[in-house]
Amino acid sequence: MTTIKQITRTTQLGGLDEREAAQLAELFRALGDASRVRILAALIQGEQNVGAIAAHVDISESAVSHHMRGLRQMRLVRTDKRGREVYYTVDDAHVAELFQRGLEHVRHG
Amino acid sequence: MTTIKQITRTTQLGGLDEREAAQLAELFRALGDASRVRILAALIQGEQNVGAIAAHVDISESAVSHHMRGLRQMRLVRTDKRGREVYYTVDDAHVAELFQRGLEHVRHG
DNA sequence: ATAATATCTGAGCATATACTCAGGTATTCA
DNA sequence: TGAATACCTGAGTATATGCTCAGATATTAT
Repeated sequence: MTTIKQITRTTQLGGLDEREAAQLAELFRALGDASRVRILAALIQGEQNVGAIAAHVDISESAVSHHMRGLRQMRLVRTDKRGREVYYTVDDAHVAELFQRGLEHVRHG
Repeated sequence: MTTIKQITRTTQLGGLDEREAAQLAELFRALGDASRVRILAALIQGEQNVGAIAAHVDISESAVSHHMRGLRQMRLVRTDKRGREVYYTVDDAHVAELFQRGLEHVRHG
């Protein structure tokens, strides 16, 4: 079955220009690392500071910090500095949606 | 130091275990390249053979072939060989959904 | 003030990636 | 058969990526 919604969506996607393709690739690339996936999965549960994230994902705080810069630049997370700690949260509901769609593919693939 | 608690907590990750995190990352990485994004955007509109894809994305047929191998392995595309041509289609409706969610983020981010 | 804590940053290194090039395989047609 | 076409493959190369390490910055505590 093909719905109007699907046709509309397909049409939009077909009209992807080069700039948007590059941006979309950049977004997916930001999600294309196991450490960052685990960081974001953790943040979906609730905000955490760098130390907590590092403990959770079991990589150094420096490595976390490097990852967070990229995620911030992609507007996937946002910061809330309280005292000397920096709390991160997912910036956007789309992140959880992307994860859900991705998991559906992975689990049914 | 890695404790049992960390391992346990890490394993849960809100329903996302380490193996799934790695698979999810692998999936997103497969989408994390502008050429592949454009290839998939083209295929969402309908099947195309390698030559047509190469012309559309403006990279060599060899480069396309290399990309298609990865996309096939990720089960993002499917092949239909007719004569000496190989027609590719997107394997899964989730691909278009992922693109749509990604675009929403990129356009509204 | 100094010390301690939390995070960030840049350099360096090992590995991964995307492409080109040359050649290989499979299929069609003269 | 042989040539032409369509696609695939492996090697090589330039660039990108993820991590560690050492140290910088910012904030809090003594």
